[in-house]
Amino acid sequence: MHKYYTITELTREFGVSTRTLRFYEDEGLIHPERRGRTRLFKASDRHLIGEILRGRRLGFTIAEIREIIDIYKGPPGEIGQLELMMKRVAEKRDQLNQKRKDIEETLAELDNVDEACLARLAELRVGS
Amino acid sequence: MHKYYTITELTREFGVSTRTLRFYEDEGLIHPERRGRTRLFKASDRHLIGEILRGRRLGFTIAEIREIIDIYKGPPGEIGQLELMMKRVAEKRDQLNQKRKDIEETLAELDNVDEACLARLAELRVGS
DNA sequence: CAAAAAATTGACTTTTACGTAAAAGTCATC
DNA sequence: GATGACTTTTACGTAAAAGTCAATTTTTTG
Repeated sequence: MHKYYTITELTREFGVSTRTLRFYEDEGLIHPERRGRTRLFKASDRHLIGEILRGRRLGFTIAEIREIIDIYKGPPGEIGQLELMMKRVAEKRDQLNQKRKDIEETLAELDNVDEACLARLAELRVGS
Repeated sequence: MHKYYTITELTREFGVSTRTLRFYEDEGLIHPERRGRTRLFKASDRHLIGEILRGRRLGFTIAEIREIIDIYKGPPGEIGQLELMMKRVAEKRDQLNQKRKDIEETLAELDNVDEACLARLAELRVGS
């Protein structure tokens, strides 16, 4: 039930260094438990690391990733806070939609390049 | 026909500094013409800057952006080169598909947060 | 054509996101 | 109790991607 992960288990799983995970802790993104000085990572920590690295792949900065994590932490109780949070969600959604659009456009251009390559190859094989 | 853009026109349009555009030139990503020492940007330069910044938004490094730009430069003549290029296109496509997946997942989670907020708001308004 | 506005280069600085090295503690196992 | 694998903290280092500043041109315009 209470399976803990060691830091190196997680570095191997995610392909990052121990320095990276300690850095994320310094930055307050994760809060592994301690037994003495040794860090003990739970399933929830592991899951959070996955989300951090997902944000990293998308080119978000640590500060932006922190914002996203704060959002995940669940809705607050007060109306004003709830409205603020929904505004922040909307902002992140906009950013992500922009990125998605960027991706679609880039993929479309790569498709063109690919086709051009194939066409040129066909020409060459027939013997131009 | 031969409308040139000045550097500041482009910085305003794209929301970047002159230093950034000069940096991209130093890095060999763009090659604006010169009249004396002054840079003259053509429509094609402007278009290229758009692609560079698109790559930047996606979290690609300058080196990766350079790779993509090189790809856009059109297919080479030789068969070996063509096959190499298609391999590179496939790699970039994989990266972009991963990013797209990351985006979908993050958007889905934001949707959940949003719903939770709405639900909580409804509760509060009814008077919990 | 003189003054103001814009552009240039070069050097130095900053921020982000870790890398790396030193020096020592922890723990299982032989 | 020695070995070896793993972990810790502290602290300095670094690469990427610009930002900032100063000292000139260059261009524009009144």
